[in-house]
Amino acid sequence: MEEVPNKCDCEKCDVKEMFYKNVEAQYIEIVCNTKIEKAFKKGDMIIEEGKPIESFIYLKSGLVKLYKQGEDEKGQIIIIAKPFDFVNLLSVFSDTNYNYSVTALEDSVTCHLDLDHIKNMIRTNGEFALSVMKKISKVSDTIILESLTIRKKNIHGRVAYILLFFADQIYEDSYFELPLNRREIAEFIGKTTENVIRTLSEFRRDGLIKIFGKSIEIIDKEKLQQVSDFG
Amino acid sequence: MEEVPNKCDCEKCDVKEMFYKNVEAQYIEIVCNTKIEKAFKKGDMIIEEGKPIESFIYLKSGLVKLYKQGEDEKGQIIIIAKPFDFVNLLSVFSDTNYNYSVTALEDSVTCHLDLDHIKNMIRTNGEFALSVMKKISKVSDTIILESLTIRKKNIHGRVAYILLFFADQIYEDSYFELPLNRREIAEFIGKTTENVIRTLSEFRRDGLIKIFGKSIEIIDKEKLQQVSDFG
DNA sequence: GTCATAGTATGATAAATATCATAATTTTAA
DNA sequence: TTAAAATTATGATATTTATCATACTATGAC
Repeated sequence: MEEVPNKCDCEKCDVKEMFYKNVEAQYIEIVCNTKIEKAFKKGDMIIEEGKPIESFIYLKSGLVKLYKQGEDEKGQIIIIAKPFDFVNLLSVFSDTNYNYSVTALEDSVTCHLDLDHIKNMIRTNGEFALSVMKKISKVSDTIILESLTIRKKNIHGRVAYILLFFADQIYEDSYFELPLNRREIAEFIGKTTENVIRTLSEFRRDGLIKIFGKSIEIIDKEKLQQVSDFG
Repeated sequence: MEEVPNKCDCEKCDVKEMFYKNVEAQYIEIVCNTKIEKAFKKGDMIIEEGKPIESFIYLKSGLVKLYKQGEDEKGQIIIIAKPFDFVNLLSVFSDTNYNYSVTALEDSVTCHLDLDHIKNMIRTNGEFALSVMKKISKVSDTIILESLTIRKKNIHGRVAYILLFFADQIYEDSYFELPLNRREIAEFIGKTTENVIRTLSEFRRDGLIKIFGKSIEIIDKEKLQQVSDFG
């Protein structure tokens, strides 16, 4: 992890947008001056379960996974977050310590804002407060509804869903490199690693996808969508 | 459903507490005067999926289930909410329509506050905004973490978990009447009705519980806890 | 009360998924 | 570069869970 020179230039930053719409210039100045950007390499841990929540973290670039590490064995992936999704929204306002971990799936840059400053801005700026609330609400909704969607599918449906998730929502390309290994996909969809691998092999045999190691090419998207919808 | 005379006397009401701590008397007055209380009978639908979100609803007494109705078949219960948990926090600030339904599991009274008033109060009162945010964050966290907890258990663990959930968190008694039928328990834990019934029968055979129709008595709580923890 | 309906219950069987074993391949580290 | 470790892969088998069939029981409508 490496600290990056400090400048508020995140073009598409939701936080900044909230700021500019709602917050006076002097506050933006304060937040800007105390903000820290950090660069993480693929595989680096950004947030560790149990550690105190000290800042308001925002993903600027890259891709991360939020997950809960099981006592002994395998973890559970809660969500894959891409830039401009908040990273640590879940417990920021309700808890003092993280109850999940966050790790970079690709090289990532995060933006760390002082939590007390953010809280002060919420206190003093109602529109900003509503914006943040909307964002929290949206993120939670997404996690809960996505989880329900996945849970009602069988393994074929779940694997198809994940492939389409990466193709449509993350990479916007029918050819992409999986940011998760097979075990992590299993942890995301709640099935075993072997059965994820088996299902991918079946999809390949059936001509739905091509597999080149970690890279996937979706060949028959319509059929894959059907498997996702009805599986 | 029946409207109840309007008075702000909800003794343990979190919202009121937020108000009194943070909001000037004249605002409380406004909210009080526009608030509507509604009484629902067991089985009544309180919120219907797809309908517009128009108010900020709070559960005053009773017990409700939040659930998603599947297209054709069985639904999925998201959470069982008891008094002083918010009812419609999930999408209030991020969506215009409900994406889940809420039904009374026991006779229940809800408190409906005008959503625009609440938003105005959030705009004009920072401490109140932070309180609401904390509450939203807490509710979402609970749903997400509980869902992860359930998902990693097998059917024995899940049924044991649910029984202990009602005994410990809802009724605080080892003897209680289940507010859900077997099908609904199945919809909550994501298993089939038959297997829920079978598992309950096994628990009875093993002397963990006694079953009297919808009533359950937990006999060997320690063992049931073990099943929940390791199952 | 009686009938229809929903809910509870249990067994038999089928299907889905997990587990165990083993090997090939890829990645990592010395 | 090479050995060790992790990942991917596949088969065989065991286990779990779902599905189907069939009663029995409780509940509500008439």
